[in-house]
Amino acid sequence: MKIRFYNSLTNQEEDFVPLEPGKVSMYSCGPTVYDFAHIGNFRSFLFGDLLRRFLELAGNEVHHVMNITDVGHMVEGEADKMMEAANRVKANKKSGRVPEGAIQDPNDPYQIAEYYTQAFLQDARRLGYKVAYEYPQNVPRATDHVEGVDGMIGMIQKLLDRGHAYIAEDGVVYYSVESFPEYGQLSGNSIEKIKSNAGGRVSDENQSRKKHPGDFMLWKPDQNHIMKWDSPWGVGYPGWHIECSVMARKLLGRDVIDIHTGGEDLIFPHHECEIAQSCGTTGQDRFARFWIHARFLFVENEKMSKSLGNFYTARDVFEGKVKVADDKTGSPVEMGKKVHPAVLRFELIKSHYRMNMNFTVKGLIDSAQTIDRMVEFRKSLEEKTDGESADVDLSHPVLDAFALALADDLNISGALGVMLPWIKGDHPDPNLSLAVFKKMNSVLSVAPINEGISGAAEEVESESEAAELEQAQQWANQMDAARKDKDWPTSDAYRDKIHAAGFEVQQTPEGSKIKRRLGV
RNA sequence: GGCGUCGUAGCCAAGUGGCUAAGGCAGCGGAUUGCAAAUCCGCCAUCGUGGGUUCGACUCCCACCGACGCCUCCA
Repeated sequence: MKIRFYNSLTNQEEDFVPLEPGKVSMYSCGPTVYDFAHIGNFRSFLFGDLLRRFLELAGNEVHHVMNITDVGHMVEGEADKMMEAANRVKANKKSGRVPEGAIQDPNDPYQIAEYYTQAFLQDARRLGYKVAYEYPQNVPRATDHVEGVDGMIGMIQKLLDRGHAYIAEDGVVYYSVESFPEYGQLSGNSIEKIKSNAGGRVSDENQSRKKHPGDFMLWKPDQNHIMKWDSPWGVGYPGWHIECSVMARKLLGRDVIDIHTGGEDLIFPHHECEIAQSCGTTGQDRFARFWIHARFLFVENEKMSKSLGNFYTARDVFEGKVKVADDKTGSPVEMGKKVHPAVLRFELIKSHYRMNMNFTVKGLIDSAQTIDRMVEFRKSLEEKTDGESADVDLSHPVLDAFALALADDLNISGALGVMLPWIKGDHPDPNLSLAVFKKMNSVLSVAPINEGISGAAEEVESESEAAELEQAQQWANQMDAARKDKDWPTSDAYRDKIHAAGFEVQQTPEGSKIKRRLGV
């Protein structure tokens, strides 16, 4: 199968063939753990997951690594991220958003990072993000890779030795972009253009110490920083970009990796700097052979931002905190209905990664509908087959068409255009159909959400959820009794109750059946 | 200003130099139903604008309009 991806490095689609046949090395930029991850983060992460799962479907063994950025980096004119988080945690503890006792000491950045790391992993796992199940071996934390010759300090030293870095008069270690003529290739910049400092966000005072305005920090000596390590250049902390160069090389075990993913905003400066550092260290002309970037997510056609009130974390969505216009007043109110993780996952992966996706309540409703259909389909096949599926490979025409669509720059719409009508069609051989469905679901991972993840816990209903189900089923039984007596008003009353409790009721020859709504 | 991505029905969205422009949602009509839900059947677009190339373009080229991103916080 010919696989093609759009490579940001060359701005064109290219044939993808891993360096080592059948084995793909892939690195994704992960979250900075100073707050709960939002749906925009997950759009980018889940795109990486989809990519990885597709490559696996295509017969590759994928070594996927994603970092956790738990170092607070100073931003000029702004508070350090971890400091910011500390202040927020203190406020949130009062409001109950961060549970009492979750973080003993909000002034300890390691505790804050740990808390948000665990929260992230939990969200990611609920969303079927495969690499999150491989923590910690494939999900390294930046703070674990600062020291040592194969750590950030080692790489910075190597860059100094090789003449790609220098120590400025204020003791800060900078990367010298002029030592790396390819700097700017990824983002379409050139060292000349960067010199003009078009963005104008960096103060003159800071610029004056650098040899070139584009030079970026590798190590900053700072005794007062909230997180600090000893180094040959004094006690301080590393620059933001160096961690990815180090961890990609260290964990993937190679100087040139196949794929590097991230959000489009990371192209410049983050990924540009990673390339400069990695190539500067290894002497190779490439760091990642393919750079694949996901576009931004919008919410109801607007950029997601806290000030617009449309900023949602994954858990906000799970908990039904997405806002909808109130029927009467038109002002935004929380929709109040829980959203199943599979629905959110599907919503975030169902549009092409290189298109801006627009997150909407209507989209969630659509997704819930689609997932529901898939779940029902699978259930009916499993009932017919006792869960026994046949063996199937990509030579099956439906799977072939499905995979072929994805092989074309991850054309998910095309793939769904194969899958959904197929589900609707006839299935004379349920064992075979089940096998086909499972293969498709190993990529989509929505019905159920943990397809192909060994050791992933089955979704367990909590006690209160089980009680709700029990209650709803009792109403359904009473509904049946009323229907038997043709007592329609009573029957309808029970149906309303069932709906209000978040369930669907279906009339079947064996009586009314209860099904939990997926949400929305 | 520079570098990119994109513009297909009410919404999401695939695709092709020429047969009927996928698929999903919503909507409409029908079957079914006590009424609904679910299900099933059917209906529902000429592809941002203006030029050009061509026997023929929505698909190729040019211009314009519009949306969005990046140009040292950001997935």
